[in-house]
Amino acid sequence: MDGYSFEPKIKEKRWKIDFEKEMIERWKKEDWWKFRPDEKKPVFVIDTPPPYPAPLWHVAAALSYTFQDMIARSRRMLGYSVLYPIGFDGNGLPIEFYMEKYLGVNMFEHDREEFVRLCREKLAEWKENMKDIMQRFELSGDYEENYYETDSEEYRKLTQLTFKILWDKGLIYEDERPNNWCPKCRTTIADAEVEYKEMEGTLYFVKYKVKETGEDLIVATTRPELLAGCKAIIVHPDDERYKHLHGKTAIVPLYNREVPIVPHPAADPEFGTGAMHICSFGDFEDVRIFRELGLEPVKVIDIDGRLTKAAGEDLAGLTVKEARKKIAELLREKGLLVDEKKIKHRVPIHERCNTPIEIIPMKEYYLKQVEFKEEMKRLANELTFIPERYRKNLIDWIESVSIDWPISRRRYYGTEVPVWTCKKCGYKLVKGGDKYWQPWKEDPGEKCPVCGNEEWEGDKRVLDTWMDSSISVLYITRWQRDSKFFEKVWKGEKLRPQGYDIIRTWLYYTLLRVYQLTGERAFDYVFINGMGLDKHGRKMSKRLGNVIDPWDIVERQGADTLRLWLAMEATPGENYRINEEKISGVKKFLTKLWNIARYVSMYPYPEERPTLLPLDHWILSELNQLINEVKEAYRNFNFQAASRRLYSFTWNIFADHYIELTKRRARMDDWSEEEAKAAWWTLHTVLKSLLLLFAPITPAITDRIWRELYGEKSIHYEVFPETINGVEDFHGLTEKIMEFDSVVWKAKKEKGIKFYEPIEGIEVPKELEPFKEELIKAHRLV
RNA sequence: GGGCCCGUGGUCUAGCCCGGUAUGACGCCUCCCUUACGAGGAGGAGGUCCCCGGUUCGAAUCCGGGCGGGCCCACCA
Repeated sequence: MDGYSFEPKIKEKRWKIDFEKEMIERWKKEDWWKFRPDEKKPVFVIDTPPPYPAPLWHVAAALSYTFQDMIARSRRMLGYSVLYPIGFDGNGLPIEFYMEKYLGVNMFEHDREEFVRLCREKLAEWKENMKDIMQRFELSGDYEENYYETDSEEYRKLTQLTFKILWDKGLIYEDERPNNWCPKCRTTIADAEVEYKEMEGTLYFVKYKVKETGEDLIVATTRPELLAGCKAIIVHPDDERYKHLHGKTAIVPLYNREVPIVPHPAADPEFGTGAMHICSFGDFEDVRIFRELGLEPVKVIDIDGRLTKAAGEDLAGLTVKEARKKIAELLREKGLLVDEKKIKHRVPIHERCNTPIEIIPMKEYYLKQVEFKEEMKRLANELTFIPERYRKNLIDWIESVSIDWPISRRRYYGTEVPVWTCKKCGYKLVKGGDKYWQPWKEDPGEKCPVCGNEEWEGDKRVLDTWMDSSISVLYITRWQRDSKFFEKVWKGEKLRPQGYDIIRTWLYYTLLRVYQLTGERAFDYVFINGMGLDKHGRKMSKRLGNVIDPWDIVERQGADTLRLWLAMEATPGENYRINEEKISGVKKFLTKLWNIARYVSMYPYPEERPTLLPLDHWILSELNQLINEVKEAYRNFNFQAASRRLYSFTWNIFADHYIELTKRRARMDDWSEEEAKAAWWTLHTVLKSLLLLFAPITPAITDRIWRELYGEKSIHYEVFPETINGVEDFHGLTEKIMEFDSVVWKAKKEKGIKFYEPIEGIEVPKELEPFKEELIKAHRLV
């Protein structure tokens, strides 16, 4: 063997999870993941969802972020400069809820300054922990120069600037109108934050009297506690039962108020008794009819979800639930409750806290959105959705928008509404852009431009958190902050990865806001990931006890394994089940890849390309095919196709056939050194390409092998390989070769001959003529 | 009430747009301790392609209806 020892350069017999951790530490010191705009390269922007900090990150969330990472890595290797910032969204209710529970206080009874400070401290702690998990999952985002927090001064300053710009454009206005109100959070919320939940309820049949005729009129309602707010009774115009009552007067039980009986198509003759009372406010139908009939609403429920004095002494101060029980008793005592039926109905709840919402008129700021519906639909149609079917989801939501977006919230931990009202003349002073303003504790430091007064009432409210997060793409591209950077980056391709659950909020609001601020479409692509479920297809929840700790699973399985499993298993937009048995199965592949590299590492990599033999041409033509297909799959964000194709090529073609067939040649058994070199060169060329193609999916193992064999620097500085030139195309013969190998191996097995021993009586088929010599020597056919 | 998506061996999945009785993986069974890998190799069993009907020489694939699962929208008081 003339001076060749064939000792594997890779010593370890298998891939270890510890190697992964070493690699992560090395990456932290490098800069391949940094955004370095380069004139020659196209820019690709990934507007990653800034996660809400939490003590323990949900494993399914961590996995959906690895999809984004695969996008970032594959785009880099396709030759883009990729802006992939890591951010956190700390604004909003969850931290406030947490802090209330932690301190055992009601937020509104606590010092605002201190409360906000405590929230900020706790969030900072969680953010650090989450950054660690992100890095452990090998997310190659920018944790430094382009890192951001939506609750930072810098970010909130930008949010306030957008408020000012839109205010000046006349797109934001203040108005008092009935709105969704969460009594628990004591704030107005938008339609997008309302969910409907099927709940058991009671349908009460309440007896009204008709003033003119003295007859009873029975009305069915699920909300008897709103009786004090009843201002009309409607019946369907064609309902024969009630035609004689049109224009007559009903008397509200208990309250003895007179209300008109009006024919109106909104009443469904099939439901209850066909007569429906209109109260302020049971639902938005009530609101509409109040407006239509010019009725004056009564405020029956206050901001804490308790009944007001208007409801009478017996009910005032009670919660809605208590009041409902109480009024039912009162009605029952007086014989005014004719019947009660259990029904299932859909109740609107606040998605953040599951509290049934009330409809209460409050003065709030609104952002115009109704008049943008057509434009929004146009933008929705211009986007590329992955997968396509979610476009409809967005369009459905846009079509359902019927009122403007209430954007002010009566909470503490959020971006302050940057408005002061002149105490003398009522002028609204709006600031923004110069600094981060906190009107609840700060003076604007200027005189009223209208009346010259210096006394201001600072607004105490904050903005809906979606007002912040809907400009993330503008923030990361440094709009209004660094025009040179913005110009360069904004014209690049932009992608929004996210879950389908926030299409109507984050995606919709972003399109709306970016359009209002810049006149442009926020993105080119929307990539929708599915949700991770447990192995039985159920959502993970504390209640079911099926929550997987991300640290736990990543330490047990390794991030590369999880990533490869995810790529192979999960279809974009479809939910997937996290099944550890399957994950362990995928783990074997990494061992296989490692050992292929270990085997190849026994041979030197000739610098010059030697004269290749037919089997070398064959595997290289298969490789060329693979390179084209995998790059195309990456271009289409199809990680499933990319990973599966790579997996099967590596294992079923390269390892099982090419390597087996060239083992004797590589060791120069029956072959010359020149011919061996051809095999060495081919082995390395294929391995090198495989490492590059696998790098976005399994970044650690590929980088480790790469550095041991091919370079000082990380594989992640590289781009995907080009196809190999000067290769005779034999890829059509792959099936034949594999079949022939099987025949030989089977025959040897049947005769009890070892694979490396000679066998008699097998002919190489005609189609495989080009490979005849190699096949004969490889299988030792005599 | 309206709309959308999904339903392929134990589990997951390709194919469906452009019809010819099914792809791959995990798991399972049998055999083989062969010089990169026993976390290996060779071979094998296992499927009414949710159901019913239609179109067709022929349907997982096209059409109609149903069942099951998921999602979105809508005021059922």
